[in-house]
Order: sequence, then structure tokens, then C-alpha cells
Amino acid sequence: MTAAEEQPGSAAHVLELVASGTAASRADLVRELGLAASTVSARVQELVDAGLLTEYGEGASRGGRRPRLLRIPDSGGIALAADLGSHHARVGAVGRTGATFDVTEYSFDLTAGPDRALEPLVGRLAELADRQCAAGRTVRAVGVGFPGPVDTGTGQVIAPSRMPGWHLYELRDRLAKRLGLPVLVDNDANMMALGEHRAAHSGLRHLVVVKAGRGIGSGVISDGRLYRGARGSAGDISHVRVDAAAERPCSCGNIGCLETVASGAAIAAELRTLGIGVDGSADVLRLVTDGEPNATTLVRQAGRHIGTVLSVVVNFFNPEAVVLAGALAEAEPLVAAVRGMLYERCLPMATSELTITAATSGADAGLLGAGHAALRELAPGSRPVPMARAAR
Amino acid sequence: MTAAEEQPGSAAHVLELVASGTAASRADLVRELGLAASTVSARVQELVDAGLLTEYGEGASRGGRRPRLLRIPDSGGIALAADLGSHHARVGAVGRTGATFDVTEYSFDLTAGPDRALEPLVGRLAELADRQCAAGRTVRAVGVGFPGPVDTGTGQVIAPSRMPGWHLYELRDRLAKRLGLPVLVDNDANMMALGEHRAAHSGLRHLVVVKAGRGIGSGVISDGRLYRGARGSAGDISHVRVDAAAERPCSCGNIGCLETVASGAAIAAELRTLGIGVDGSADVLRLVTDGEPNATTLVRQAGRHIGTVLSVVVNFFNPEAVVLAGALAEAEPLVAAVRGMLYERCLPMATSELTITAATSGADAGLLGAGHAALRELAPGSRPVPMARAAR
DNA sequence: GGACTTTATTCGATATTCGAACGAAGTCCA
DNA sequence: TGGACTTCGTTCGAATATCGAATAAAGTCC
Repeated sequence: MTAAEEQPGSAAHVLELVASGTAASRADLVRELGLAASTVSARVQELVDAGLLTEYGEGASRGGRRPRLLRIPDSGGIALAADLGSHHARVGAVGRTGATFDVTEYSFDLTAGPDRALEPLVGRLAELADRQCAAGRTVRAVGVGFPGPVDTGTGQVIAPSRMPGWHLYELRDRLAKRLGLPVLVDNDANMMALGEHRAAHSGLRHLVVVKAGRGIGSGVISDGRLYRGARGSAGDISHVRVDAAAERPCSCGNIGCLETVASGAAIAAELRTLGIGVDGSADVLRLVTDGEPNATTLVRQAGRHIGTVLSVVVNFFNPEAVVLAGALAEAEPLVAAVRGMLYERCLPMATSELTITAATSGADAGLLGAGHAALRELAPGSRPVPMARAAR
Repeated sequence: MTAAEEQPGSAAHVLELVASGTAASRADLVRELGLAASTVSARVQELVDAGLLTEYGEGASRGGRRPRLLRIPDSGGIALAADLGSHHARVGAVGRTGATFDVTEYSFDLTAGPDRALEPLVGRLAELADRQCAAGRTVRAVGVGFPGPVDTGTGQVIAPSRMPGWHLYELRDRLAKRLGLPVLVDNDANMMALGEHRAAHSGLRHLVVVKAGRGIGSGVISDGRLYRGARGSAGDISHVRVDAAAERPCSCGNIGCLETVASGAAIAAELRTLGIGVDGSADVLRLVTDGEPNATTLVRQAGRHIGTVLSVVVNFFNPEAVVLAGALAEAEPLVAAVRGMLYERCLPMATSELTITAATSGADAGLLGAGHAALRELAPGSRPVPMARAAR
């Protein structure tokens, strides 16, 4: 029932179990890892010495000596995290416990191209870093979620539609150079999947997190780990053809894509043709919560389309949960429509124990994932990790 | 680039690398496993002593001493394998090298229920076992592919449609008891995926194998291993709703499923309404190769429907290859139609390096997978495996 | 014919993990 | 109140695995 499938007993695995709440004491770890008590004891001691784990008092007895509780300390550094959208950015700091600090959202034009977008982003992140330092926290890494395909090997953006100038842009290395910190860049939906998995579903092994905002994307957790597929484009459901989209041209160059009828951008455009002034998907959400009938209808319709596509995904992938994230996921009608579609269309075997919910970490899901991934990948320990296994 | 993701260096991993042709000498294994030469040497020696690996001469020099070639011996036992269809069964023996022996196909009525179907199957397998013994080979295990969902934990069949009486039938344990051998039962598409992966695509990590025969199913290889999903129903594409199927009732109780328009059974039914007498999907295939226009049209149409559903799967899962297996996959028009649909509908990023082919092991794919899986899971070594790591 | 490669083995040295014994702390019940 | 039993955690050899260096075998290349 554990989350990650690393070397059993590696430092990262122990931290994962404690962070997720799966294990709270040495005895828990022994049960969870299946290693000898002596081994676990030694491991934990090393991690405590390295400052990556702390003891804080004792838990309730279960008929014997009380366990000494373990926790991830808030020290041990934080990561700066940025969740980029095409027209806005959300920026904040993420600690090893999963706590967020100093989260702000501001408008930001990615479509203007990297040359115009990089400096403002660097500025915001640098300011954030300064404030975190002033607060006594050490910044160890930076995680960025980008709204388009990313080659995680090179840290380059790949052919994002509607965003001229970004193709093959070395976002990771540029940011790293300007900030003087290690940087991790990945697709925004992947970051959200990591964030939701860690924050709310760390016990689950197979999970699909759908981001429904201006665009549509999804991140896939398979066997407790992020699944990227052969070329890193796994999770794309945005450009699946749906009949309702008929011949509508899509930014990808094809026609009839899901995105052209079910994305925040598409709904906003549709509302504008009805004479209702909206800007982004946040506006759409506002209209829905205000009870604007046209907006509600369109959002519900979008939910049906997304649900139609997801029904194939659920039958094929058979996940334990489908999590809806992004601005539109906060609209109840959309969630309800997806639920309805899935329950109606999928095999009973695939839905009987399927959870379908909106993201519990809400708008911060992407930030959490980006920050967490950066800390884990780029700053696993305060000092050069002392564990032997970690070297492999 | 290796296939399985087991304990690096485990006995099974070494055998996998040699069996797949990825490594042919100790030096290859050193490079592939990243372990010290001395460790690999010791491992190999143990496997040779156990009879699971043999040396056979030397390979070509690459500028130095010639490597001593390693091979999986044909000794070391075989598995009996059965690939069950609703109205026929294919039975044969599979060796550790991947060779098949004594393969026969005969008609067999699964729909008559387990009480009527078990004995004939046991009889055939027992005869096969006798013949293999007589040929000097040792039967070590039995692998069975069943055309419906299987709980691989208990070895029970689960709620197969159109096959009354099979629900919760303990196929594995009944067979094991009657044959006196360890038995492995899994879904037929899963077995095919294992077989094709091993026989022809062992280098690939992410693979979808579609079985298009009387019914439609698919098996998924993710990260080099069979992916089963949360409840073991992963890979089901048969009951995805397609518009062309409109209101057609499906055996699953829902309407408009892919199966109702694209399966061998559906095509045969359609041909019969046209006054063309056909029985199973083998008949359909014969008509297509004979150039019967109606059959060809229907098969091509079925390919389009399957391709439509697969386009979602390919975008979402981003596999390295899609392999078409089952009787209908031998019909060129079907393969061509699937190819066309995928290239037209999927993202370029998902198809640019995607291989789409018919199964190279042809009708034996399911047998190979069943036999191989049984040998690997149930008879990993000739004697109680001597490797330390294997115990974990 | 000598220098360099590649392949494979032998043999301590070095870690890692385990298991058993033990100590610490608490519960449960007569 | 006082054993008997549980749970939790540590200490300390013993068993095992892996590595690395030294060595040997066999070939290529100039």
C-alpha cells in the first residue's frame, strides 16, 4: 500500500512514507518496509542526524511501549515553485512537509515568447527567494510547471501550440543560470498529478489527474510514480477527437479536438459570441458560481465531453481515482457531468471502486507538485546524502 | 533499454536479458546490469550450475578475447500452454527459449460452462504432457489464457459476459488439482501481450497489444511489465462507446460498445444478415483473403472503429508500439485501417516514433505468453532457486 | 613481435542486512 | 500491587553481497 516503488528502504522511500503519513514511528516503518528493525533503526538515526527527520514526543501505546513519533522537519530547506499558465502565473514556496508559503498569483504573458516572459518570472522568483531567506528558510531548488510539453531530460520546452518562440527553449538551464539554483521543469499537468498524489492520495498506486483550465491536460501516476510514456507526452487527452467538435480547427493543426469544445478558452470564446464578456477560465468559473445559465450549461457540456474521453481512459487504465484539477474543476456542474459520464459509460469493474473528485489541494496542486518534485530530485538531503543505497 | 525492472541483477533479470537477446555474454551482462564483473561471473556460474543457462562456444572478438556465449538451454523444463477462445482452444508446449512444440487447435465450447468444458481441456493437456514426457522433456507448469477477466490473485474467472456458469470459477485450482502441476491463469489479451513482448519487442518498455478476434481486448506492457490496473481490468477497450454502434445492445449490458461493431462476432453476424454463411472469425479472415468485398469492407470498417478508440489510448498512454494480434489482425485491411486512423488522429509527438504492426508470433502469441509466464512465475529454477536475492 | 583490448576469474576488503538478545516502557488482569 | 505479556527500540556479532584490484586468457593491430 505504499506510494513510491524505489529501492525498498532507500532514504527517499523512508522519507516518502513519513511524509505521506503512512508511517509515523520506527515500528511503522519496519512493518511497511519489511526490513529488520535494526536496519530501520540505523537508517532513521542517519536521517535524523542529517536533519531530514525529527522526533517529536511519543504516540499512543498500543498495549506496550509508546512509539517515538517521526516527522519531516520544516527545516531542511524549501523549494520555490511556479505554476505557469498562458496568461497568469502562480508562485510560492513549498516545504518538505508539503506546507506552502507566500503564494501569489499574478498575470503573466507566456505567449509573448521567452524573451519577454523570462525576466518577469526570474524577478518574481528572486523576490520570493529573498523573502524566504529573510524568514529564515533556506531555498534549495526551483520547480516549474509549464503549460505545454517539456523534455525533462534536457529541460527544454517542446513545440507548444499557441506559444510562438518557445520551441526548444532551454527553460531549465536559463532559469538555473539566472537564479543560481538547481531547477526542475515539467509539464503542468504532471506537476499537478505529483502534487495531488502526495497531498491527498499518496496511498494510491494508479491515478489520473485531469487539469481543466484554459487548456486540458492530464498527469498519470502509475505504480506510484509519474508515468511519462515513450516520448514524454503521456496523459494527453486534449487532442482526442470528439464528435461534438466536428470540424472545428484546433491549435494543434488537427480538427475536432476535445480542447476546442471543452477547454476554458473554448467556453470563454463561446460565451463571448453570446455577448457575455469573459476573459479567462477564472471568469467562467465566477459566472458559474453566480448562476449564469449559459455558462453553467457550457461547463456542464464540457464536463460531458471530458467524461466521454475519460471513459476510454478509465476502461483502459483502470485507475483507483480520477482527480479533477484546474480552475474549471472548482465548478460543481463539471465534476458532476464527468462523474455521470464515467458511471454511465465505463465497465462496472472499472468504476465500482473508482473515486472521482475535485483536487483537494485546489489551486495549489501544481505548486505543491513542482515544489515537491524539485526538493526530491534536486535536494534530496541537506548534505551529500550519506545513505549507501541512494548512490545507486 | 532493458525489459524488466526487477531487482537489478536478480536471477530472473539475468535470464530475461539472455532470453531476450539483449545480452549474450558475461561482458554484455556487466554492461547491461552495471554490476561488478566478479559479481556477474558468480551469478552466471550459479545459473549454469542450476541448469538454467548454458555456454555454447565463443562469439566474435571485438578487438580482444572472444566472449563465451550464453544461452537459455532447451532443457530446464517446459510449460504446457492453452489459449482459450469461446469456441476453440489452442494448446501446446513452450520451452524456456521461447520455442513451441506440438501446437494444436481444436474446437471447444467454453460457453457450455465449466462443468462441460473442464474435462476436455484437462484431457488435451494431459495427452500433451504425456507426449512431451515421451519426447524427453520435463513439464514444469501450465499457463492458461482465458477470454475474460481473471482475478490473478485467486485464479478465479470473474463475471465473463456470454459465458454463464464461469463467474468465480476457480479455474486455476481445479486445473492444478486435476493435472498435478502448478497452474497460472490470466486474461488472454494479457497473455498475448506478454508473448509478443518477449518474442518480438522485448526491448520496448511501453506496449499495447490488441487482440482482435471473436472479441476485442488489449494487454498493456508498462515499464517492461504487464500492467493490470487497480482491479485487474486494465486494457479493456471492448466496451468503449462508439457512435457508429448507436443503440446496439452489448453483452455487457450497456449499449453502443466497440465490440458490437468491430469484433469478429459482430462482423460474422453482419455477414450472415447479408446471406453469407460464416461461423467464427477464422471464416471472416478467409473471406477477406479470398477478396469477398462485403467482408473486406466490414473488416476495414472494424479497423477504423478500433483505430478510433486506440487513438485515445495512444495519446494518453504514449506507447512505443501498438501490436495487433488475434485472427482479424491477419487481415491486412484491418491493420491498414488502424494505422490510418492513428496517424490521422493522434498527436504527431505520439505517433512520430510509434510502431504499428501485426503480431509477429501470429496465432501463437497467446500460447507463448501463457507458457513463458507460467515458467517464470511457477518454475523459475530447476531446483529451489539458489540465488539469495530471489528470496526477497 | 610487442602494445593494447576485451573477456573472465580469483581472492581479500568493505558494506549491508539480518537475527537474537536485551532494555525500556506500558497495558492488562488477578 | 505485582507479575505476565506487548510493543518499541537499540546493541552487537554473524552471515551475505558486492566491489575492486590483481591476474590470466585470448585476440587484434600495426
